Amino acid sequence: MNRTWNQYVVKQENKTLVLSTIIEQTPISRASVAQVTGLNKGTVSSLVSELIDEELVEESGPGESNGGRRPVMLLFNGKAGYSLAIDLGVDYLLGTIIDLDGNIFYEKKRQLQSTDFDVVFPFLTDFIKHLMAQVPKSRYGIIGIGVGVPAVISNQGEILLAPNLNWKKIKLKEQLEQQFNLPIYIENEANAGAYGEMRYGFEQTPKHMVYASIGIGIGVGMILDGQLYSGLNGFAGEAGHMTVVKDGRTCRCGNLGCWERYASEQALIDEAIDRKLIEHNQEEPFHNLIELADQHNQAAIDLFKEIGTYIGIGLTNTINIFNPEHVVIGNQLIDAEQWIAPTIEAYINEHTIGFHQNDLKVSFAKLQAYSTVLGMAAFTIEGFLLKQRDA
Amino acid sequence: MNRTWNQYVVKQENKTLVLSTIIEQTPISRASVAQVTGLNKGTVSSLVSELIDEELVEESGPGESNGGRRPVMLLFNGKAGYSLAIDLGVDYLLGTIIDLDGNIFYEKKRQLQSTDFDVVFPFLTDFIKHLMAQVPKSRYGIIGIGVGVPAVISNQGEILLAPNLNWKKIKLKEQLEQQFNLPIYIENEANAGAYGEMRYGFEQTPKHMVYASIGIGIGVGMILDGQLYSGLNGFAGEAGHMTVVKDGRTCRCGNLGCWERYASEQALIDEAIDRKLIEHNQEEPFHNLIELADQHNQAAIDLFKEIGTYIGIGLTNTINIFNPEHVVIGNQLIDAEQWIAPTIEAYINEHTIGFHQNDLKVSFAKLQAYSTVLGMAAFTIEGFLLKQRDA
DNA sequence: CGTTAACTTTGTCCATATGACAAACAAAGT
DNA sequence: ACTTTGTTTGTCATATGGACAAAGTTAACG
Repeated sequence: MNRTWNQYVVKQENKTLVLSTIIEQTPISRASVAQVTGLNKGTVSSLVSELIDEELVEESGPGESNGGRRPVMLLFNGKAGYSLAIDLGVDYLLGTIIDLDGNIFYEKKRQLQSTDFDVVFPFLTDFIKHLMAQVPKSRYGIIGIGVGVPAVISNQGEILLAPNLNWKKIKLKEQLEQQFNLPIYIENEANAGAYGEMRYGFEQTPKHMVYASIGIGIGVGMILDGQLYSGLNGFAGEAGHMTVVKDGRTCRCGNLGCWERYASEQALIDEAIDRKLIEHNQEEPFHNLIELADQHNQAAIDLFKEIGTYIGIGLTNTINIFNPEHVVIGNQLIDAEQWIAPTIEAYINEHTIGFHQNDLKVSFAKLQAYSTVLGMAAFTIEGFLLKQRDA
Repeated sequence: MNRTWNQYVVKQENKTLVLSTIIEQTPISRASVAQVTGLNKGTVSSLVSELIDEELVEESGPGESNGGRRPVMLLFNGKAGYSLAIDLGVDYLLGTIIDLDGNIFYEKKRQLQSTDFDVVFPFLTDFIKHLMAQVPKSRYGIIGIGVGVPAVISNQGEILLAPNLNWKKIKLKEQLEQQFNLPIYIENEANAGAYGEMRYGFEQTPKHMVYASIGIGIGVGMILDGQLYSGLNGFAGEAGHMTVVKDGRTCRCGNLGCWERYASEQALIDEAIDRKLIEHNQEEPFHNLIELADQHNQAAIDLFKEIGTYIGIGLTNTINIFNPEHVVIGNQLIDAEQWIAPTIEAYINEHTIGFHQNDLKVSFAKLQAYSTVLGMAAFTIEGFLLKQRDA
């Protein structure tokens, strides 16, 4: 059964159009909404009054006159509900409460002692209960829970494989749905980061964006035509396993010469140990390396440059394939920005095909450590607004 | 100004829904269309009668009864108009007249003696005039001209760079529009091939498909979510220039170790000359190599295997990034299918991350030499039907 | 400087048109 | 007598355009 178009759909679409206009351009008057959207003034009026009934939109005081009657300004009510967004890392949980505007209302980080799922899961549900207790009263309360995981996740929300956590085939979504009667969203950490950066990291939302999450491994989130692209089964973006060196180093994926064996935090640390820059089993090896570079240790600086070059190789490949507007680098590695950024930029400028360079911008994650949680929040918020519309 | 939804849009959308249902499932009755689309019987009836007025749909005789009144079968009228689709190669022009059903009504190939644009352009317009003379009478006549070019083409239809033709910044679309008062479509040859294969090469239209056009160079056309993805400026898909061997062979793009320096027809020929399998300046070196392999020449067979491995490397990279449903290999290299296919398949099976393999299919272009023209025809046909709808 | 009239902008209300839908109905079969 | 197909008719939801009221601004005039 295909989707048919009738008057109800028309209304739904127009209502979301009005709402998203208000969200994007808040504060805005009814008259401006009509002009921006192209809808009739009367139509806007009636849709807005419904949105006000639903407490998704509020009237603030009158605005500046434009040579006539003063407009009544409309605001999106970001406090109508809250999303719980969690970044599940290899050794930590970052939990946040985020309002509909994308503001972080509350945050808390807890360390994980084990990656064993039977230990992590109760810890996670306990953490969620803690977060739920902190959510302020509001019309819609908690609108959903989103969890970003460093894992390959199917379109159905099942964790297929999380190599760094040693998880396999875990139905996290189902399990959380059973515990909490709320909409649950599970996504790959890089995809969530990409979405977060697109939604909240730019003045002008980019149409095509590639987000490279470089941590222990490398994952890539792709925004194409303003939407997250996740492939046939939901596991696109395993760019970390593209071959950049034929017959190169073995990778845990079974392949040889994978990008993430040359350009990830893990690759950096492995090389640093090999070159005796740091000790085996040292704590915080990554930040120690940054410190070394800060202290003008040439070997450390050179190592960062090498890693930067490899990052550049992989990014250049994706740029040549995608012709994106923006390339954003996120996750752990942003802490070493000053030591790798110049190399990456130089490599890309020298090696991408000429046309790409005009409009291409390469930058580091503006949301820093919050890319993932904000992305997960955006997923839950959009799901909520869609459900709201259909009701 | 955003797109607003009103009753007119609803009608347009429903009308295209009805039409595409008829196209896809022809012959089909009004009642079945209603059931398949979910639209009301009356709605379908009135929309169909408009489509019949526009001669896009015809009634054929009565069909088989299903236990009641016999249905009137509806057919899409593929002869309501014709598209001129041209494959502009490095040394040939393949011109076709294609009806709205995607059937090739007429075809003609002409060799090009020079790649100089000032020579090619008059030759092309002359060729188009010849084709126009062969088009049969029909309600809508020639609905548009589509030209597939091995070049980087902007979203505005300008040829930015065609390395193998030695063209740069040529406004082919504008020039053809001036000569012929018809809708003109210019696209990259790989993009057109991808589109053609998606539309006419499958029983079930794939959602996500990667088409690798492997000829002198390598271009990649991507179908994501059923649509051609062309990137911010229209020049996505330059995957031929991804680095597969760090510090490898120099490429004409200025980079080192590009995929197409190892996996293209040109790479094959260069290697063959190096290994003295064929002479320099020989005619048809590619097909001579195939003949050598056919004659059990082990060196030639090994060379094909090597090239196959490199093709596998690049395809594996794209698979890991895109998680597509299908990978299709097209252009010249399909002639060597029997000598490279096993190697490519073996490499992919061994090296893509496990999840991809379940639903992934790798095949060679079913439309063979017609992928590009059929893709260009599909572009013009879809453009025509859209314009028809809006009228 | 104050007053007033003319014009503008904003937002609501109402009549109208459109197109989908449901149901009744006719036609043509099993 | 029942089923399936296709048309017709009346109803309903919703966007639209224009009229209108409310609340300003601008500029001319005394």
